[in-house]
Amino acid sequence: MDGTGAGRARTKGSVPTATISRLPGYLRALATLMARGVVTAPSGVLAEVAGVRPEQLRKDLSLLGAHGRRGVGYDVAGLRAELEATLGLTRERRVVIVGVGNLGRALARYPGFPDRGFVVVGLVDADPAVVGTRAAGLLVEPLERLDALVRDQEATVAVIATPAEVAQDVCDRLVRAGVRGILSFAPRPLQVPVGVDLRAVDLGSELQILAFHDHHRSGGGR
Amino acid sequence: MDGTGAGRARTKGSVPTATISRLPGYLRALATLMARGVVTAPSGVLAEVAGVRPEQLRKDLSLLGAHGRRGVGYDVAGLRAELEATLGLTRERRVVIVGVGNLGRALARYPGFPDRGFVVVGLVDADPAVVGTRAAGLLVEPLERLDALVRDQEATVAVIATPAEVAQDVCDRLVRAGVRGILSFAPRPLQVPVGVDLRAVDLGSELQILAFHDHHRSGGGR
DNA sequence: TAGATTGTTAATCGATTAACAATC
DNA sequence: TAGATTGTTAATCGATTAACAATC
Repeated sequence: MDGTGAGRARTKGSVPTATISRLPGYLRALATLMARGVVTAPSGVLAEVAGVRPEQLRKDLSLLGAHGRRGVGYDVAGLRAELEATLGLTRERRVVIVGVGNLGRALARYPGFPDRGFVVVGLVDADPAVVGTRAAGLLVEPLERLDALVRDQEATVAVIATPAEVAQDVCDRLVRAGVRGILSFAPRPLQVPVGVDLRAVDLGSELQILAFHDHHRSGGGR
Repeated sequence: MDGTGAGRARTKGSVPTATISRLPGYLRALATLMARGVVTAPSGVLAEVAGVRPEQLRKDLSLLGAHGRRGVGYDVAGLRAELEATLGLTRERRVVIVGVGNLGRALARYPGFPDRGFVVVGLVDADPAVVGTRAAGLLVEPLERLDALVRDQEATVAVIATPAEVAQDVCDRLVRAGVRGILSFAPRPLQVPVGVDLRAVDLGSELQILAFHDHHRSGGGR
């Protein structure tokens, strides 16, 4: 019951964030199944490969408006194309990486990015010793060039791999340059305006959380 | 009301995972405040620096059994020590990294690890061309040495930075060797037995989630 | 048709936010 | 004491799980 609709249950804009965060996993599972030559799969099989429960997968897909066939399952290739369209992966995304230290350099070469439709089009660093060097086939440019680079290369996504101290400043610049999504590895909370999407990965925190569970000897039984 | 207790509200074991995942952020905020010479801070200030709401911070701390002073706030140094004890950071944690490609190498050198009490004590790779090379002052050892390395070095935590295909096998070996926490960067869901803690970071998925929001033009207003 | 599996509604669970009495 | 701020309870919200009628 959504009152608004004339009939075409669109769902757009109302997809829960938890659902969205599982879509890349579903996509990967579908790719795996396709590679195995599987044409049709019931929710149980798909969920197993994706590492979730069948009910959750069905619920997520129904929230998206994707459909399977009762008594049969889901069309693997069809669903994959549908999810790719939902995630906007039909268009190539252009990425700028700011901070070309060990981590930034590793990310520039990370094969998982091109594999999933992301092209690194620019590298930026504040250190004069790093500027002018090459990484992953790209010339590292100075911080002053950030704005021009984002615009010229039409980058819509950026990765922040700088020290924490400068991360907010870099973030502000990226937003001003028109970037719409930011993935930050800086161990510090960042502020972005509404309309810009920020995701943060804090590697040190991840280890500390593991330490907590270790420390408290989780689980008694097997 | 927990029925069990005689009086000493211990809370141990019943801390929500959402709360635990925020503790490293609180710890960072406290370190920042201490560096600024702040001795006492109310929840509003602490929460602001940590990037959360004051009510949530107070709730989290109360679930942990940490206490502030009404009308005054929290003792920065004291709370920090308390959280470090809760997270088990009083003891140094020893980490093995499996997979010494670009990402593994970057993680081996990542300053955020030693900064937070983690020491990388071993590097392992399956590629004969990589074995025997040095990274971050450590010799890369072959996969066969994994078990002995974990035991000899008393590593309790491991990082998986291998290709997806071998990740589950590496994971199984790590578990057998006695590792209690695993941080995986492999783009594939992994299975671990109860009692072992697994956290997974999938860099490609993070970008795809950003792409979704970009694609669907989030937020209308400012 | 009979069997299988979806799509959806309802029930449960967990986490966040709000409100305020306790108390420093 | 008066003012400020905690600690906790209650209300809300969102997400997961269960159950099952619809239907291929």
